[in-house]
Amino acid sequence: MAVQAGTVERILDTAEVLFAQKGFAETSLRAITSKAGVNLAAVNYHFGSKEALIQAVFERFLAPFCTALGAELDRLGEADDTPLTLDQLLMLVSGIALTSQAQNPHRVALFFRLCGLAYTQAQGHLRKYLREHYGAVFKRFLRLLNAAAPDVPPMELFWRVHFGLGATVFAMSGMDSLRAICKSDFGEELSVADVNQRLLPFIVGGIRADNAAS
Amino acid sequence: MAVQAGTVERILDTAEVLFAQKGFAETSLRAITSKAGVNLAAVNYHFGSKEALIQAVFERFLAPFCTALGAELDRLGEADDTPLTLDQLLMLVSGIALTSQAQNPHRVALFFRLCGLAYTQAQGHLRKYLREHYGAVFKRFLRLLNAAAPDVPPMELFWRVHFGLGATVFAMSGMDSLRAICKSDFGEELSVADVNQRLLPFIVGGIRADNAAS
DNA sequence: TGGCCATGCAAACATATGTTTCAAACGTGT
DNA sequence: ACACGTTTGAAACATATGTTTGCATGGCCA
Repeated sequence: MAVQAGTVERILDTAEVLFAQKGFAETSLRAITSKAGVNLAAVNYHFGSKEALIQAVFERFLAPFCTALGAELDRLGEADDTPLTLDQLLMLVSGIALTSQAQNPHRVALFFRLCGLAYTQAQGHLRKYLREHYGAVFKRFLRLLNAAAPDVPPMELFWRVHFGLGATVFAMSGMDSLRAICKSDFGEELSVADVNQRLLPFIVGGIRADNAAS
Repeated sequence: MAVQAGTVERILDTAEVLFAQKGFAETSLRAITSKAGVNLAAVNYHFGSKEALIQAVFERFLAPFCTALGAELDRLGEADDTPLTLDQLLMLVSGIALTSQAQNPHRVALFFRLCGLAYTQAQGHLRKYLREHYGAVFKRFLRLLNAAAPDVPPMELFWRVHFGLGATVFAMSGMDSLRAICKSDFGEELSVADVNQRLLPFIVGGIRADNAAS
């Protein structure tokens, strides 16, 4: 958070933190504006409504991420001689998620936390918005995943990807408390990167699993 | 939902559905009472507050589940000749979750959905309540898991169990929207049981994964 | 029957929240 | 310096929500 930024940026900076901490409905505009040091009316003036604010928070995360991902997919699409492995694909998005928020790597955790909220909280408008704006890139990525795991049927893969997303979201949400428990139970203090390193094999193993289900 | 039940039951029946659908903060007491066909003041009269209502909803789910799980663990503790496999253990809780709500199997989805909300929504009082009342049973189950997956180092297992929990919670939380997407993208309408059948292999595969990642 | 207590009901209350209003302050180009 | 569009500020507004109150109702036991 820059010391002196424009009103819009200050609102967005504060809103994304509070939303991630408490959820959308639980975070009042007054909480945002007072913590951001701006006037209450500013958010309605600049964004129009609270719903629009929520969407703007997501757009600031997703726009750079998706353009970066799209560019990378383009690059890979041209040189389609060797399809990437699952590990490579997942590390790709992980890396892009990091680099697309280069200013502050910690925001990646917020990013995933907000993604989780987008699913779990009602917010029908949000899901519609996300689907309309960023559904294409996701589908494109899914197709690559499909090529990387040809043994897994497409629909099976669809679910497993979301299971993996859930594991990620949950890990990011409970990161702090989980790391504290880990330290008190095992005496090891893991970094966020350490947790991510453990997350990837889990997801890969889950996606790769023999599908005994019919 | 029984046609004619006492006021308390009607409130609980309606509240658990609405909470699972929209979240805690997003569900007003008026929405609950009007849909339940009871007076607004009834919830404060019978439960004391909205917070107490939320806890009562959880207790009605968790009390039978945890006593059943505890009894089963007791039974297994006596005959400890052959430790259960991972699949067996996970299916055990899955089965107990089902049978402990024998009256209506659909409630299991609600159960997990609510658990997800307990994590994602703020509700500090809820987490404290759950930890105090049902933390012991969970730890007991964790020890059994450790015996079932001796290849996986304890700390690795600790994280993977929580990754799996995250996948579960997330799947249940986003169940409806995910199933809708699945239907529109693949033309197949999955039941909740279908999703669970897909979830288990994913978790087992994730927990079992080779931790070769460097 | 008559008192009694748990329950049900409608209304009021206090508060929090999203939104709107309108005037003041600010910046910019002439 | 002046005028004009943009942004900020404090207050008001309308509404929704959790909670409380006071009284009516109904069953149960002496």
